[in-house]
Amino acid sequence: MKERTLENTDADCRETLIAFATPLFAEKGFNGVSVREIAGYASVNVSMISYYFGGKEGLYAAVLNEQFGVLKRVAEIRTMEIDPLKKFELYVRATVARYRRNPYLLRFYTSELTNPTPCFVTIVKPAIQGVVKILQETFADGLSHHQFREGLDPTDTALALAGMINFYFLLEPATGELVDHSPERDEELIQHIMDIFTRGVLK
Amino acid sequence: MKERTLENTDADCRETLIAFATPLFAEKGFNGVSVREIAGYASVNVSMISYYFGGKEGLYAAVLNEQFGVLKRVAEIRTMEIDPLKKFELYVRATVARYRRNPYLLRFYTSELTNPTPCFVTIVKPAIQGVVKILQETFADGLSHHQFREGLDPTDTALALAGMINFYFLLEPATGELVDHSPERDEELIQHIMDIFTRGVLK
DNA sequence: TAGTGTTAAACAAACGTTTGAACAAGGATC
DNA sequence: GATCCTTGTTCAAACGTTTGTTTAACACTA
Repeated sequence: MKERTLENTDADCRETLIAFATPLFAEKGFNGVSVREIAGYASVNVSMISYYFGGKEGLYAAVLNEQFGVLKRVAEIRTMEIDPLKKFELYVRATVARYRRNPYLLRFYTSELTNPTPCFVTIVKPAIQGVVKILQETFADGLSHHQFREGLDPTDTALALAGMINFYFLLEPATGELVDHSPERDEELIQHIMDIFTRGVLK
Repeated sequence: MKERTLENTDADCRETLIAFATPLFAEKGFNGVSVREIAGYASVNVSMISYYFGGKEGLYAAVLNEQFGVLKRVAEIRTMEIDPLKKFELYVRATVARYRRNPYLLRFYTSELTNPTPCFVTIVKPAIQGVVKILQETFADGLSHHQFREGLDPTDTALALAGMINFYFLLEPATGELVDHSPERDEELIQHIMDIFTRGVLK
């Protein structure tokens, strides 16, 4: 039996594998990494992957589950009793914070969108649809209160807002030298996007 | 020597390989497809890939070169003598048309952004930077003519517009049931995005 | 004959997974 | 307290496939 100190100093094999597999899967994609590479970085025997996760796909699924778990918190916006516009701002702020806190999430996000694995249907797609539905709903709410201009489609508008903020982070590898992507500028970016969006949709 | 009819009915090995490799690379990623799979679909011997392209990477580079070649035409907007806002609309329309005409471009686009191959630096990054620069420049032009509100950062605004239109297509695999992505709705989408953007940036 | 295109077969290397032995710890039995 | 057995964990080694690439022979044209 493995001992478990209070500080959790013992290298818990399961969690070590997830920790080392995450950046590797994120940067090279599922097929770009070998189980030996992961095990090597984690200083763990290769067979541990099959032992704990039933195989490479199982480890990948575990990584993705951990990554997309944070997206469920977007649902908290739904129940809040605040202005729809404030909800959108909250979403934008939460998105920025999410990407800063977890630099690999967006990679899994887009990697699964473009080259889906079996995990796409079970993990990624439901997570994305959840977010889109909330944004749609929020805009429809504002529309019914005559807060936004009529004629605007809730879906198009929701995707437009999500696109502005997500695309900024997605393009970072290509525009790193052209654009200042430092976290210090995040606040400016958020206000910028909310500024354009607000003027764009308000009555 | 291979014979070459006027109708080009003979299966030109080089172009056949590119034609069959394109959807495969796009849907599964560089590491998700094997050379045997490509050769099988193309009904061509495996060794032809090394013979014509020097290897798998060479074939992939040829595919990417063909795909990203169309992005160079964005530069045509630069020289036009029209309103900056009209230039933005032209960019949005051209982008939609580009994705409709070539359903694989966006996949290579984002696949290279998230899991870059050696082609990213040589092909993808320059192409993306070229587009971003033109959008930046266009907005700065409008700013200097006091057409747009002051205080708006040209880069953030350019990326915001690009994000709105690109993200819509990127999310299609996940929101297919939630959103109508049919080409018939393209015109509505374009006007929608331009509507939000125009009101968002205009003085 | 020389040169180009195409083929099936073979190449070493890497792939994900499985194996069986070894090990350490906890509880039960004497 | 010493012994045994069970259970969970780890290991090096080997498994059979598949990987990308190369080879040598062949067909055809100029």
